[in-house]
Amino acid sequence: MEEEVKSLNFIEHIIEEDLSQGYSQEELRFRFPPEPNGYLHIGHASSICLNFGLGLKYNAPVNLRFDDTNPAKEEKEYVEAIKRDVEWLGYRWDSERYASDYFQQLYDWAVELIKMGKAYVDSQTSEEIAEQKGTPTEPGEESPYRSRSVEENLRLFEGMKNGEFEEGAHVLRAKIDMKSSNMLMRDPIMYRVLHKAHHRTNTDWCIYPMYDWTHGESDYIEQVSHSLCTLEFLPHRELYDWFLDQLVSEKKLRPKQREFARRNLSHTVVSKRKLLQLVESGVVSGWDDPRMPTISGLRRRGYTPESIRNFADTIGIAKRDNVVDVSLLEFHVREHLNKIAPRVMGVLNPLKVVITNYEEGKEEWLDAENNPEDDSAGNRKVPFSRELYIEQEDFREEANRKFFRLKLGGEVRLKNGYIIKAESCTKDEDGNVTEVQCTYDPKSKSGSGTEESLRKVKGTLHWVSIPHAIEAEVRLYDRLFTDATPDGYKDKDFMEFVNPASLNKVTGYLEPSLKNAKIGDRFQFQRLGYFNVDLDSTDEKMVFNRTVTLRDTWAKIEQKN
RNA sequence: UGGCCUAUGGUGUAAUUGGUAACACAGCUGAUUUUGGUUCAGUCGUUCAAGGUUCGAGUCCUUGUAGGCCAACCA
Repeated sequence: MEEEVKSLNFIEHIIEEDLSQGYSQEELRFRFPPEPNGYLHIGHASSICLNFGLGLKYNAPVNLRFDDTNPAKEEKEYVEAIKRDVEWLGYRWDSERYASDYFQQLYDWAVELIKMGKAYVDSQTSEEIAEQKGTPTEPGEESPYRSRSVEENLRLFEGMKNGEFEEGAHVLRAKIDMKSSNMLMRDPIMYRVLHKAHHRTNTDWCIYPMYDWTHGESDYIEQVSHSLCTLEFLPHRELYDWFLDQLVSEKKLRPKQREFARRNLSHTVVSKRKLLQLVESGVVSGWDDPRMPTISGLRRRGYTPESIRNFADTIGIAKRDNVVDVSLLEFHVREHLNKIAPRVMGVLNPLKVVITNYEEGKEEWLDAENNPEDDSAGNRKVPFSRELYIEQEDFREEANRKFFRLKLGGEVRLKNGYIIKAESCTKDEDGNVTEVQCTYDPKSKSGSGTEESLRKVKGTLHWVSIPHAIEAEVRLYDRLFTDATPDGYKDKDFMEFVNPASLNKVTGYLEPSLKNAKIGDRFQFQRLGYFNVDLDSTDEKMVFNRTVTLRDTWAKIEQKN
């Protein structure tokens, strides 16, 4: 066996470097740290695959840590949704942690910082503080409260904790450098007063630590070796390190933050605000609408965890801006579904075909292969009768020889069935074909081994027997946005690019074997695409989603003309 | 007017750390095919620019250009 040499991404290079410079493999530990204020999306999937993938590669534990320091935005519902999504992707965390587990420790450390003269209580308004902060090009000025005594700071900070003050009355700030070229180092806020119940600590606390004061210290508590985040946190690294400098013990591992560029997917948006806007404006039906780039949306759409993991693996991780084309994601679902999805037949745009020389009232149950890609998939029976549906696009009265499908006087193979010939057709007053009359060759039955059955005809069509067909709602999805980068324009709102035709509900006529399909089951409707049973499906009315179409070279040929 | 990050085919990512620019997708040809699917074979096309160091530069240096990030009591 030839070993495939897998190249390393820059994060793995860093880890390999650390390993060769004295880190032991046992010290490696990672974490995935979502804030439970929304649903996970395809961008998070990349981060999840990165962190958990590293865990698998180095046999290192990975924590799932909820960054729950802002009770105004966070809810238990999101915690549950996030856990479900990470599990669905196929990963197991070593331990489930919450930044809120560390509130007491963080408070104690903050007191230490005050005692060291490295933190102070500021009693200005947020406007005043913002004013003094300066701009990226101008230095800030120091707060008049910056030189409060340790005793007063201690007393005020305790008062904050004990609920003696209104929101906004005081904040705790780190005393660093108001002239730093890094805005984050200009005496960043560590704590604010928030009289809000937290989804886990309830009303135990009325002061809450800020992200910067929480994240690195949480990494330190959990002894995370490599704390990976997106590039916009790069300026935070200096502060991350400064906070760690104040309390790291030499005997313990010191976490390091490293940053990678978030992955952008074309034809969609991923910011929580924009996703929420799509939900609230009714453009989509909810966070798990199959058109949404959320993990729950992709799951409902019929994507497999494997396909998402392979996608994440293929696009890799780097530091430059990027927009990954959705077609790559689609490639990965097709690749996986091609291997696992049973083939069935269903007609979405029906045109009636009558086999005039087929006995009325007769039915035959034909053998059909479940999956040519999987020898163990076996066979099933599909009913054949005198009256069938084929797709409207599969018949033309006349066409050139590039058109392999049914035309008057022409022959075509009905998949798993007989070779038929179109003899005539009837039309309505508008000239639309409403029925095609065909004859069949009784000796051409698929698999019968006769000379006639072995005849080569250019086209093969899927079909369904009208009296046996089951009706179902089929939801056909297109891209949610008509532009590759809907939120990439300064002068245009992303909502302007919403694709008005992103959802098309049709009635499908499906082979009867589908009657037993369960919610979530995935199929290939032959020649049409991959579909799964939607959770709106009931015993009375089945509902299918089209996950993705098949590759369609015919459509490309058509487009050129 | 500041600081920091990034620049490799249409897209995404590599390049044994200075030694033949490659992989996947997309595109295009063709073969196979009872799915215009799959599979197979082939093909197209790349180091932001200008200097410099070097036997040799995608990689190092300088300058420039372009894009991004940084002024929430958000994360």
